[in-house]
Amino acid sequence: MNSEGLLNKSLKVGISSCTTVHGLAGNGGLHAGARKENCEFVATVDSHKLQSAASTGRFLCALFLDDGGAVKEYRSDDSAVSGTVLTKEGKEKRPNEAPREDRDVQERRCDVLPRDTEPRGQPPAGRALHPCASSQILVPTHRAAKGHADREVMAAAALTSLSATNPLVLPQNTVPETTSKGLKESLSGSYGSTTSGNWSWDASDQSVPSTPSPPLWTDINKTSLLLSQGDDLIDESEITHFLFEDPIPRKRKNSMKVMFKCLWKNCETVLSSSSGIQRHVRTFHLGRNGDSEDSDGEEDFYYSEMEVNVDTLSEGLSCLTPASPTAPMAPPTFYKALPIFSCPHPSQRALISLRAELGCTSPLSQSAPSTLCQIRTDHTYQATAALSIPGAPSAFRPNDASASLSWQPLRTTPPTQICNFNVMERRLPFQHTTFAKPLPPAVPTAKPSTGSRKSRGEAKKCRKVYGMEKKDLWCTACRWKKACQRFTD
DNA sequence: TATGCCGGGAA
DNA sequence: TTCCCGGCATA
Repeated sequence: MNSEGLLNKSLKVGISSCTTVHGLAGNGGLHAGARKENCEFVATVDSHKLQSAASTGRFLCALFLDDGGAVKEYRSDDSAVSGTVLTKEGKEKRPNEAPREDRDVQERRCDVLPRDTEPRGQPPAGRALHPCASSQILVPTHRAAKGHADREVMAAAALTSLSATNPLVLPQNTVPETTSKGLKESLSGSYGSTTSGNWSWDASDQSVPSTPSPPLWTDINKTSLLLSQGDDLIDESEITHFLFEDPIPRKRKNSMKVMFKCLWKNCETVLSSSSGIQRHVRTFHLGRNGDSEDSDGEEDFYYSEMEVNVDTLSEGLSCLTPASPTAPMAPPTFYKALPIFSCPHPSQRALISLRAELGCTSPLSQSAPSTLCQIRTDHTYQATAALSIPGAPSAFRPNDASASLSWQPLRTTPPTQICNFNVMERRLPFQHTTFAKPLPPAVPTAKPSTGSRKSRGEAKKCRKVYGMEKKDLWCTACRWKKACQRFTD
């Protein structure tokens, strides 16, 4: 049956979830119909909201129609048929139904999220990737009437087809082997097994779209579960935006990315996720287990959040790349290593160290001349006289309220080439987010301009000095609406 | 609202 | 390369 046709209808879908369903309130696209012990609910999914629902719900299991026509439930950790099997009559069979006590234990286990500290390949035998995934979906017999069973099959097919349309975000190991062959083929090859710490794709793989789709399935599962733990693992504003379909805050092209810098002495590690930096602090500095179950929040004091201008940073990185003058400029590996800029992957804990990328301890501490910090614009209209600042920071000081500086790397680059590294840093109080409201502004303190645009200087410009009447007296830059080169700051 | 100026297009 | 301007950010 055509899946798109299915999507145009309002489907009643049986979805299992092992924990409280987040994001349902206010979502509008997913209406809980029945729910029992946080373990299952029946939802009505509007097709156009299905993706939104997928972003909030826990699609820990899906229903598939096997060869024999029976509906089977698969979980992300399901090898094949360990889940509930529904008969055509709507009754459920539990091949290995555990006693009620055991189920309670398993449900309680759902509160503990499995950390993906292990490689994301095939899980070891006997160990599921998601132990909290429901293996005992409770399907009330009264709703599984004969007529409804087919509709559930349709719903399951719709969900399956949706997942198939996002091959990038569906790891292989979440697909049961008995899933339809086409689905399997669509998934294979486009998502190789990766480790938890490195999220990247093969650039030669043509099947990977250049603009990754929003995360679904297990990514969303992880996201929701992580949030339910109150673990500040991801950019919550992104989640809020993603869940409520807020318009993306309009920014200029030079977008900022929040990075997390370890404040431990002599540690210059900069990671892209708070969870990563927390784990880094725990593991390397506090000497604790990398998992956060035993965390008391102490690691929050050892890292800070900072905003990194992605564009200018990438330029800086590309400048720092030891490329030969004849060789073509290599594309900035920053994007390759940090796909978060285009597709946030919250649970990946992208432990990307800029230090590793640069092959040095710190891009600023070693690349920036210690006594000459040139602050100047790269605009050709502006005066190019370098301004030498005595006492310029010899190393990146993360506790500075803000730092907007440029440096000229000591390498054989044309003198006009400026590596502009714009870093603004702010310390956020630890926040927990509810889905009811969008995030308030992170810090009401004076936030530096979020781009490479300079803040307005004190000096009067040609317009002010001469006025509109004497525009011919303006400098050419002012006449051209460029940065004034006569009255520089 | 005025100003500064970035980014981009046209010549 | 020069010139111009739309549009955004900021005061």
